[in-house]
Amino acid sequence: MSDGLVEALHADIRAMAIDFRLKPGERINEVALSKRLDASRTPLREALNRLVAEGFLTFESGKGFFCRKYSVTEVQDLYQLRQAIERFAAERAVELAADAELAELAAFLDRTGDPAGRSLEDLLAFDEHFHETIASFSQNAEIGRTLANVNARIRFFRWIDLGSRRQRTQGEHRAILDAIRARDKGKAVALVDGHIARRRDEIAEAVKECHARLFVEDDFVHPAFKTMDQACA
Amino acid sequence: MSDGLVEALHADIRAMAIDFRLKPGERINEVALSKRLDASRTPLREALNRLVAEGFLTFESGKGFFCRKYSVTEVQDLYQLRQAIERFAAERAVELAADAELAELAAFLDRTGDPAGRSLEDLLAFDEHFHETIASFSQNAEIGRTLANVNARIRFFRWIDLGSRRQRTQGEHRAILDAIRARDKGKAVALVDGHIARRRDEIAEAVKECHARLFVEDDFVHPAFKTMDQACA
DNA sequence: GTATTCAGACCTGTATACAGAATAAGCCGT
DNA sequence: ACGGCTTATTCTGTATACAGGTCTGAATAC
Repeated sequence: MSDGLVEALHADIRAMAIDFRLKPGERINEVALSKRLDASRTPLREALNRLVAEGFLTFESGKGFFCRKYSVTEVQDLYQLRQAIERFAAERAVELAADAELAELAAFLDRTGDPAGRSLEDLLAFDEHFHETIASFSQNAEIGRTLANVNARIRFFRWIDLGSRRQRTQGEHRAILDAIRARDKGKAVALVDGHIARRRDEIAEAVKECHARLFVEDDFVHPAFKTMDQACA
Repeated sequence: MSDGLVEALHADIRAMAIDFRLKPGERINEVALSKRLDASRTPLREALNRLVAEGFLTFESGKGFFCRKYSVTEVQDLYQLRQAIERFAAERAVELAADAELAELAAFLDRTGDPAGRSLEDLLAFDEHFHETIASFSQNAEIGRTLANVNARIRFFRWIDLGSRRQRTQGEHRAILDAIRARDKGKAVALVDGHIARRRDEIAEAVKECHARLFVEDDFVHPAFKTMDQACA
């Protein structure tokens, strides 16, 4: 019996939902997708059901599965949830992170800080790694799990957003880390807040741009998002 | 074609996981459960997969589905995640909640405040309703969805915990609401923090008591948790 | 030209069958 | 009596079949 087929399908389809190879609102044809992924509909549907529970897809009884459509409000909701979680994580990091761990993260920023010559995909991987490392300092698996889920769901919008923030990002990360190293809880939280919060019009712009790329641009190549280890190379 | 069978199964099994009719760590026999719920294994497994993604169950390839086992740390993690979310929601409620909405919530507290003669299940429903109403003031669906999930997963422990907090709860709720009505953000957040935070030994006590009820007490009757409308009656 | 209806194709929802792994039971040797 | 091995049983993982919705599109009426 093949080991972990549902998990593999889940990972594949999740990636497709994240980079919108499955277009927002698009219906998923189970037979076609199962052929493409070389499995039958039974494990495929199990994976799809997981993705519904995780918020990547929607399901309508009798109609089937659809890639989730994101309104400006929904993207904003996710940014805010991220803000709520990271605020808490920053506070906990101030209390719990070891000096050595923080020094290592500082070295990481030194290593990856210069945005020159980096692809957006690399920069995004570095960015998420920074934030998820801080989240890991909270020593709370649920915080990490939830943050990873939220980050994945807004990854495409952040990828667009990052274009106009390349310069600011590094400095802000450095400032956040310095505040944590100085064990200054209030400052750390305030900096995280300022770093993550987006005005509604900024989000609206990203969503508009997203739609333009996906539905107007006719030869759009989907970004190849990377995990940290893939980006290091 | 019956409409929404997977959703129905999901709701049923979710309820079983919440009140631990499925014991922590227990393996789920798919054939037996599918007979009991009068469906075949296919939709049953789809529902189980959703519950895995939501954190109620675990899955081991080749072994099957298991009800999730909660360590003290894991319960604490969930309490903290709840704290992170409710802090944020309280801030937003201060900014966004209409006076009329807040007055209505105050009336609710008046109506349900006296713990005398109420079952623990009713009090817990009232309690969650209060918190989820405040979360709804944040006008953020993801906040609401995530909070509902976290609350469900720690419901059993809160049910145990509530026994020793009957008296404090009402007053603390009242104070939180007053702070929001006074549009005092700092005070509201501080009060929410104090209301939700638990010391590790308090959580350890609840987990211990939970195990005692489930595995030692031989004729334990599982609580019949209620939604708000069921509790009103 | 536009709206409507009906037929056909397509697709989903669920049950069931079957292969193979995991677990339990039985047996034997010590 | 107890531990290890072998066998039998149980249960999971996946494919497939089929019943009934749902959607598409052509033909018809206006």
